[in-house]
Amino acid sequence: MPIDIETLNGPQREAVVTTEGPLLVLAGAGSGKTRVLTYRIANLIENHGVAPWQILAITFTNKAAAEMRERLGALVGPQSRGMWVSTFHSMCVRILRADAERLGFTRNFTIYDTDDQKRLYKEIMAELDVDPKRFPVNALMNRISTAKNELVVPGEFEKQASDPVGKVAARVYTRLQERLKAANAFDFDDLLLYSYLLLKNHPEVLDAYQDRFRYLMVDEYQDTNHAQYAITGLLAAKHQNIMVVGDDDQSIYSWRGADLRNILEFEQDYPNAHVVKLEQNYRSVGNVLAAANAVIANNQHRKQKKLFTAAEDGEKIKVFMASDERDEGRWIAGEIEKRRAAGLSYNQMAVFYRTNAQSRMLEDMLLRAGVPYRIVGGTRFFDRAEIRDVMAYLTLIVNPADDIAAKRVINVPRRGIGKTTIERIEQFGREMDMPFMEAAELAIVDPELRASTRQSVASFVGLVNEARTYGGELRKVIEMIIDKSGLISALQAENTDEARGRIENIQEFLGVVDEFVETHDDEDADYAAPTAGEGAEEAAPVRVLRGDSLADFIEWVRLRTDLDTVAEDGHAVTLMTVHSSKGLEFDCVFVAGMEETLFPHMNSVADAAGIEEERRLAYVAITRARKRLYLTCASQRQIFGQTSANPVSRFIQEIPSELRETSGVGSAGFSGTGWEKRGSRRGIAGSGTEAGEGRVFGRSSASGSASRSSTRTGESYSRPEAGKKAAAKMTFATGDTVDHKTFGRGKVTKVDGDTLFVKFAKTGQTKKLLKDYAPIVKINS
DNA sequence: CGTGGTCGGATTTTT
DNA sequence: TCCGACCACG
Repeated sequence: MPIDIETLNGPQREAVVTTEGPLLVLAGAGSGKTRVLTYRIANLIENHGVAPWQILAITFTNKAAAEMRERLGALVGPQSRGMWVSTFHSMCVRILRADAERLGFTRNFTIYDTDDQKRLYKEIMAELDVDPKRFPVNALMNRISTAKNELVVPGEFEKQASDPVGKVAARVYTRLQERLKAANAFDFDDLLLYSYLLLKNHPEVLDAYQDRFRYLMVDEYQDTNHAQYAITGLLAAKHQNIMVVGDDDQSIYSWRGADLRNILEFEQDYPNAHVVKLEQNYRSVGNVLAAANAVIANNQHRKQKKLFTAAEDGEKIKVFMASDERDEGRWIAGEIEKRRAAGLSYNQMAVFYRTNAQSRMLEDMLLRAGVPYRIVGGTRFFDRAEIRDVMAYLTLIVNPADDIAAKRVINVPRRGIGKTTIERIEQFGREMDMPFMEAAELAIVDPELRASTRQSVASFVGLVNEARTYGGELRKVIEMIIDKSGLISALQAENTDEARGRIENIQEFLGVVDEFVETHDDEDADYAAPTAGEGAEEAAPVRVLRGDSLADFIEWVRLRTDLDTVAEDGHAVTLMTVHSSKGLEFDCVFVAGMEETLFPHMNSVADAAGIEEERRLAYVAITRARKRLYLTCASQRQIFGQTSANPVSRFIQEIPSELRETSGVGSAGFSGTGWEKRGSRRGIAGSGTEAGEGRVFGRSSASGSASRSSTRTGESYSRPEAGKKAAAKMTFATGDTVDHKTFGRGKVTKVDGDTLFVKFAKTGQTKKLLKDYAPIVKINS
């Protein structure tokens, strides 16, 4: 299928035909950047004689890569196969596999994810006698991860570290890298760091890649961290044919090291860069786009741009003020059913939230209303304990040096190998400077250990060694390993529902194996890395991801997320965090929890940069909607078991009031919470509207929508709400019975203005409570 | 060595 | 509230 660039708009076309030299494409949300990207590649191949293998296209998610590959397949046919279209991380794995030896690793290296990493950190901290109370693991991990993303190696890090945490982190970092190397493992950050070092320190390797990849394309450039920036910089240095696509307004991962400067300063990095702005939005209706523009306009640090659309205005943005999170969920369920009744299918609707914790209630309410839904994110399939156990066995078989994997499963299922034995083996390992598995082999003849223990260790070691000799069909091999490990039989013996669930998960895992085998036939094996020293083109290809290799399977799983599995499967509403929603679009979008302290999140409001990122997050959420956008908030909600009341999110206020339509409890429910001052602070923007909106609608719309969704919820909805909500305005008298969220039932013994003295039945204690703040409900009986 | 209890902590998470 | 990490006991 020849490409027809006439179907593109002006700037899109300009980006496609600008094939030489550095090119920055600032692509607003929904402006057709993937189309530009794929067309540009097709143009290079079809009209400029560029060979597919000379093109490198980098994305951030596997899903985006797969999508692009698919679109390219449709555009240029089978020749798209030879092209590297991959994520940064999988590209780095390929690069490292090809030349691992140069860095002192072997090709069988494993990739440590955050969980493995954490275990390793804890071990190191114990080893170095670092107090986890004073220096929390997470703090050290963050610190070191940041360093790696900034390409700061341990030696340098040590020099820079001046504060106490930094000094400790320096020691841990140094040891961490030693341990990782000994385990023949890279963590996610290392994949980037070592790839950079490889390219930087081995000119002949860099040369080979530079010669091979004449054209580079990087998607989501606003999310690149310094390491990624440096890698692309090196790769593009020779030919300068680098195209980066991004949107500074959609940068939402700065907390993971993404550096907005990469995109903001591209023109300084490449002074002759060509810049194209894609500002026409093809996704959303006018009102949605106007709302998005209005919100993001409040950010100071951004490239000026304004999206426009040819689409009609569409519906106003619906704002619903719920009395609490239950009410919110119920209302959303009701609206979903309304849209459904109007002919929209469930999979065209999505509910977003800022934090995963919010999903519980939403799920609950959708469930009650009988709305089918699907959750994206949360606990990932591959993070389940039983799956990780299986993975650890597989990993250990491929990479015997992987101590973390070994220690994870040496006593899983229970073999009677306990802490003392493991420590003993570790001790050996340290003394003899050998991997844990080798030390375990020695322990088999250690007279210090009990005979039964030695027997257990022997069977474990035997099991792993034997598994190493298995060959044949991948699925059979893995089945065999799982069977011999005894994981399933141990679970069967438990005979609980939970264990049965775990067995099911393991079976599902075997389905994943099949999926891998099916999608990675030999044809995929030609995504090879060029080998330095030989002519890049005729170099012996390094095999990548073959369907029959255990090592390849492990790598594939490691670099995979559940997000990749977000298929359009089934008719279900999608629930996910705002972060996960990036890159997706739905006809109808709900954003729940639009309150201060939640969205924007309280941990981000301290500094301007934090707020700006939250705002970009809001912008991302809004721009996912094609036709309808719903923003909901609750006048009070349970957070960590505590009831709290917060004002409406500033991001709602930032949407011009004529674009929105409010219903729900409104100002009534949002007053008396100690936040009234918000009203005046809001000032110009829309303080007048708020009060009016609230009063007009009252509680009516909540009941209206809830009752139509299902009879089961219809019954229960109003009572608890009325009670809780009333608490803020209710008057109490001595002798009243109240129900407190944490203390339970109690009797009011005394009333002093707004202060209540309540004697609780459970504890027998009398507490002083402020009637407008305490999470209490009066029991009328 | 395994288990049950208590205590503390708790955004977001493309890989 | 809920989950997990850690410690004390059987």
